[in-house]
Amino acid sequence: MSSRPTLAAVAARAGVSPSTASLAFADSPRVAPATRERVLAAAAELGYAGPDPLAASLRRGRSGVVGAFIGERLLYAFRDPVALQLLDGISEVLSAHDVGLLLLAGDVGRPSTSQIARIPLDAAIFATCGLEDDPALGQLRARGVPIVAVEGPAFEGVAMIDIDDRGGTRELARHLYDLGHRRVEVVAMPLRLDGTRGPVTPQRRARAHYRDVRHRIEGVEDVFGPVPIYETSSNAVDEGAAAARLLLDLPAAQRPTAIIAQSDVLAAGVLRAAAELGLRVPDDLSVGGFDGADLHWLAPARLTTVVQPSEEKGRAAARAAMELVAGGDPADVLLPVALRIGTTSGRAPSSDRSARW
Amino acid sequence: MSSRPTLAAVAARAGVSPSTASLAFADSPRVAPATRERVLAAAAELGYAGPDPLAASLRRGRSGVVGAFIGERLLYAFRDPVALQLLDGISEVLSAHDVGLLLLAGDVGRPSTSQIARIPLDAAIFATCGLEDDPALGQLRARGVPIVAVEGPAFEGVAMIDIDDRGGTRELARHLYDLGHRRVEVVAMPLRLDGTRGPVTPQRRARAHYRDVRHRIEGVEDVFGPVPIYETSSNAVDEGAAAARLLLDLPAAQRPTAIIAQSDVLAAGVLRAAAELGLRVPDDLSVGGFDGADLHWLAPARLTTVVQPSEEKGRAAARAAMELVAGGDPADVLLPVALRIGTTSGRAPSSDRSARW
DNA sequence: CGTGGCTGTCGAATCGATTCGACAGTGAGG
DNA sequence: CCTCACTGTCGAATCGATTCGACAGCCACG
Repeated sequence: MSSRPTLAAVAARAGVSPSTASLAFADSPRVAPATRERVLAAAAELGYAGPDPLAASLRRGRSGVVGAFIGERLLYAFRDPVALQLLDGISEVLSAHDVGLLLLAGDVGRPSTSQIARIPLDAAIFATCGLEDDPALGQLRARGVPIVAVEGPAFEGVAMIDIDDRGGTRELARHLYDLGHRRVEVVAMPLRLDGTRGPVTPQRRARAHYRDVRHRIEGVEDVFGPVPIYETSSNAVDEGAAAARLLLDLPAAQRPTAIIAQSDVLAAGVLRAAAELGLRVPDDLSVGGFDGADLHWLAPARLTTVVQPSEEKGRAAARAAMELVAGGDPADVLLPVALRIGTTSGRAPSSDRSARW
Repeated sequence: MSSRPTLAAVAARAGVSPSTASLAFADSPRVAPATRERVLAAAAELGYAGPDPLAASLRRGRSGVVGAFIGERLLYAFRDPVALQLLDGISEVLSAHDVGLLLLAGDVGRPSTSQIARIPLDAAIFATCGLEDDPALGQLRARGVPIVAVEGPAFEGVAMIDIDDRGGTRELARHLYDLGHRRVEVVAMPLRLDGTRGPVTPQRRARAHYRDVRHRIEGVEDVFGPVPIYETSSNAVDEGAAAARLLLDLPAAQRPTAIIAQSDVLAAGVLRAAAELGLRVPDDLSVGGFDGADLHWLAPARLTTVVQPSEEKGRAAARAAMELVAGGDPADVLLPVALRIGTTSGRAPSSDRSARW
């Protein structure tokens, strides 16, 4: 009664060897049906619930757990609908493999390295955080844990899942250009997680941590050349609104006629600020986003945005992880994006056609 | 070069026994500083990243992983800000213990039992799902995995974390009663996860799966007696709006003067539907919620709601889990809630004072 | 100089399974 | 009747650490 029964106890009771009992639980075809029954019956009598996952894991060399690095506190990270979809995609694939999804949330000043040392991981997915200077990266590599990077930087031996951030933004920028916009401004997601917000200097930009952020800037520049960039300190609606209030509270002639937000969440903030300032969208201001998130509370407006397959991105990441665990060498993935034109983009105000900064 | 070095290899290289090497990595005071250095140096030379978590787990009998049962797909579950805060609280405490948080998301028709059998869990927290008929419950108990239930039903040997759902709703109901409301209606969260929506019959109610839902109904009845209840199929804004459209699209004399939504998310939907129908809040309709979530996009309205300490609930659950893992017997927790009066509740329309259904 | 008490290191048992190769038994085919 | 090919069961090695009690050596004190 003290401790749980072991496989050996069950085997003894069923009158077979432990190896046979193990085979029985593994549903191996090499064990006779009658024997299996006997083992299962013995297990039932003893209240044995199946092989201990820990022991099995040790023997197999796999824990059945894949870690997803979130980088921020869950609370903030999941305000971003894209992060959620990503995780949902990951979860879907892992579940199908009976593999668990472990969340590794960053906490301020608390690198997750001590957790990594203690928690058995079969693979790690850098889901929503850059990894260039993450100490966890070194730890994991030293441990031989396979790594998948979602929109992370290329590293040797790290599987990459990417989307066409640059091409997508370029398409969006082109769309706005064709509508006559010449004074555009970018509201960017954080370049690093250090609480900074404000206009982005070249120095700052050179130290950008996140790959997607950089690429989404480059896409705009492909069309417009250098444009002012305003960095937010967090990918949140309020941040987008705060940024836009600064950028838009100017005489019409100095105001941008279009704002390209690097995410739908930021774009939502921009729309809110515009409304507060009495600007009509898209008559006075066009707004573009990125993600294709379903922001129900924007209705009836439909955001012009670049749709990315967030869930598929998650699925691809999880598939790559499973392949790595199995010893394979998954190819890098580049997923396509598509411009979706909504009701928040329109012709530039006529007085502004072809005017530049 | 083929496989990772083991502790034994490091010990050999350092010229000590494996036991001493183990002590060195555990930072035991019983090992001489010089020896520790030697071991660490040997480890560095061999590229040994520390003891294998799996082997350590087996020996210790703990995996360092706690599972949180989510019940729904992540995508839907985390649309609920309360679920997020709860998880954030859990994550915070677990991190502090270097314990990992594993997400067990339910998928339609896919009980997570097969995952449970394969993944080593030190404890399980039923975070956002009832557990009465959950097959996972039996599995876990058979395995001897300690269980914490957040607002779940009382079970022997299961630690309970609860909030005063009934008392809180009662206070809210009292507030509305005092404002003269007599025709109130409840928009309820799902009683079970089976996609049902519509008026709640006594039969349906008797089969309610979720404890908090039941208690939040009882709180209203404590003040108003039996009231009509409309069940939604999911705790989402759209669902709240859909329900409210049905309840409110009536002549003023038949319409409820107040709607008590069982969550802030549902309440947000109710507000939206009211706006669509041209009803002024709180002049024509008062709306109350539950949770105290920050729904920024409701601004400038401030929802009258019952504030619950969601993060603390998560922290308490995680603390209970850690205590159970350590062999303790944590006391059940009942957290207080508080009515927060906002701008969505006001006096009942005068013609309706004291009129009843 | 003998002995008691510390400090630091080591042996060996243990955690609970998986799995490979060996082997016994059985039925069929020559 | 002998042998070959299966089928099903078993032994034993292994996965990689942790931990308790034993023990050796050293210093200090009597």
